[in-house]
Amino acid sequence: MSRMPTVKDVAEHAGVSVGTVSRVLSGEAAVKTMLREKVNDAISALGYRPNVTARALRTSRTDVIGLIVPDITNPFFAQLAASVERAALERGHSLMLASSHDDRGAEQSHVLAFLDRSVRGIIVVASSDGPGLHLETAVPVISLDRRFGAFPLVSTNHAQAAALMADHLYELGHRHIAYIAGPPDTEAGRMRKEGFVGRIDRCGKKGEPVELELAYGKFDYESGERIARDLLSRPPQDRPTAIAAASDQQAIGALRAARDLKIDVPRKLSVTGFDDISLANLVVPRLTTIRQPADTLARRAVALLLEEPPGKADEMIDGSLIVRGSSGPRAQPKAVAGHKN
Amino acid sequence: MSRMPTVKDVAEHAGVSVGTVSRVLSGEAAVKTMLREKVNDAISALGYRPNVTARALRTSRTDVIGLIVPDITNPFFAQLAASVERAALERGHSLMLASSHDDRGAEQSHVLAFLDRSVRGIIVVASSDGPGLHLETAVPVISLDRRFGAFPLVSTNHAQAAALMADHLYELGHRHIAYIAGPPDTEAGRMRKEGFVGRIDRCGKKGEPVELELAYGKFDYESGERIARDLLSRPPQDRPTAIAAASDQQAIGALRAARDLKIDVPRKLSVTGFDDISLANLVVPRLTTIRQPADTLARRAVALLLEEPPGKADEMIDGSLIVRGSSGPRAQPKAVAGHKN
DNA sequence: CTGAAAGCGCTTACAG
DNA sequence: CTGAAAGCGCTTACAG
Repeated sequence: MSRMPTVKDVAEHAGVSVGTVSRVLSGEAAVKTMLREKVNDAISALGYRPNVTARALRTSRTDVIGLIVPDITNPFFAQLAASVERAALERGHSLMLASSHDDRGAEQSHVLAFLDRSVRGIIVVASSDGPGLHLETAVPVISLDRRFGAFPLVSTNHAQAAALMADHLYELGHRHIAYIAGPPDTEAGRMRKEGFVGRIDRCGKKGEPVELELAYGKFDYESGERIARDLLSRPPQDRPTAIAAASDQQAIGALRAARDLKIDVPRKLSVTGFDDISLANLVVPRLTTIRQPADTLARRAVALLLEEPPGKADEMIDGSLIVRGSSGPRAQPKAVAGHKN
Repeated sequence: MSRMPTVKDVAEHAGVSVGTVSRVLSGEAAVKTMLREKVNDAISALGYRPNVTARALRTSRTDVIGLIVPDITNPFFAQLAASVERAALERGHSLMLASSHDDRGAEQSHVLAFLDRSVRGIIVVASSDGPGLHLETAVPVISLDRRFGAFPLVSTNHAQAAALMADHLYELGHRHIAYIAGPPDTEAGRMRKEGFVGRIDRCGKKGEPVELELAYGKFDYESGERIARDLLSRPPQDRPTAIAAASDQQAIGALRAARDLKIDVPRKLSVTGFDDISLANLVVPRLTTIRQPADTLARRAVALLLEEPPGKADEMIDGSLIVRGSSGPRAQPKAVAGHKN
């Protein structure tokens, strides 16, 4: 026959009812060995593949996981998407991808579109936080990396990870540090900043005082470059000796600004990032950063989604410090102007 | 009611039959204005959204486009994926994404999985070419960027674009050039190489002779870095004065090798890429490269897929030369050893 | 343990 | 132009 074989064809070929075929397919219900074998033989003889659409209509459930990211061309989100796809595949699910372009409206309409398709669950890396839609839905939703609405969040422990970097810089002797923060309307931006600032404050109180400057930008290259350029355009004695950025992209932008201004990294200036995108290991000098465990994050997000009932509690996963060439000891001691926050 | 409203609910609310509701929904068939309005009122009153799964089962057609890329963390593929998603969205379709990890088996099983889901069409950026499965399928398949099986290909005119770069380098006075090619088992790798080599040969015959060296690698950073390091480890007079790479990633790797070896780009060495990923404009120095028109490629691929009947002919779209800081005039004339291919 | 049958929510010939 | 009805390919109570 030229059309695709159906359960009915399999049933006829095996001499059983379609119900039995379905039960064999599901693997759940008990079917006598002999019938089971007949059915399996028929399945391979006919090259039968279940029609997932029919199954979905009947059960209102699919094996598709919807993923919404702000921008797939952002290397960290691309990595996250790759990890989510792998994690989904491992558990027999496929991935439907949508980009919100940092637009709340697009985000919401993608959620609705996924719901229309009876996806098994939705993972969203939110564009920015805020009221967040309070859709109560039969379909589980998990926030990944950046909180979406009120849904449970799987993320790196941004504060803990950022504190690691603060310690690193303090230990290297830096006492005038600039922190390039991410957008304050993102939880990740806020947590990283608080983790970093909090730890520097603590270091400053227990040890030598630290002058800390704060600037806010987006998570992108341009923000990092622009802010670093401002910071570094001052006379050398007024410049920070270290710039810690809230993302690798910002840090790479900062690296470029330093390069343009002929400021030697790491001898005159340390620059650090956050994420450990693959590029971090390829820029010159290689970037000291915080590694976000993308695979683990993705796997946990998928696991929470698929649990019965779906996970409800946030999960924080520790990040780790990766020391490379862009951070080093402060060149020479300088007078410290005092502690500013 | 708490369950989702169906056509039946809409029909009752509007006092018509479900067939009429369906006809209004499809917009195709002629329905008298009065009934149409009643139906539309009922739709908004109930907040009705069509069940796409039921529709798919009935018509064995969905509005999902399947996209398979070798690796979503490759910046060029990420850009392509973003463009495909946008193009799909513009035409009312969603995107299902899968990564093949450059594995033919995975690629094939993703195709099958998409087919199982009755996708509207499949776009594949092939892992590498070869026999290619000859599935005849009701579902249209289009190759994007790299040919998949025997399916129509939408791609940059790799040869034309690479020739642009050959001209650029020749005009800058380079007479000893190394070309880092992509994998010869990819059409893109071969076409770019042939376009470049062919044009250099032509320049060499019509003008001054050019010594051209060829090396093959993958399209990734590591290949570029490794090959460039080999090339540049020779005594200065034996080194090429320009390295043209088959991808931006390779070129960025080459940039790093040059930096490590303290070879000034572009004063002592020109380095060029291919793709114009966003990173190309952020490395130091900014990369001279070929821009692949990702948006246009994506839009054409989606258009071919959605045509009735689906497009059957390959489409080549011209790339363009983007001159930035990594290429410059050859520093000083040197003896030319002759022309080698 | 197995079969017969209902039904998921649509679309679309078929009549009228 | 509109309605009644069949049917897409499954799954799952319901009987037995």
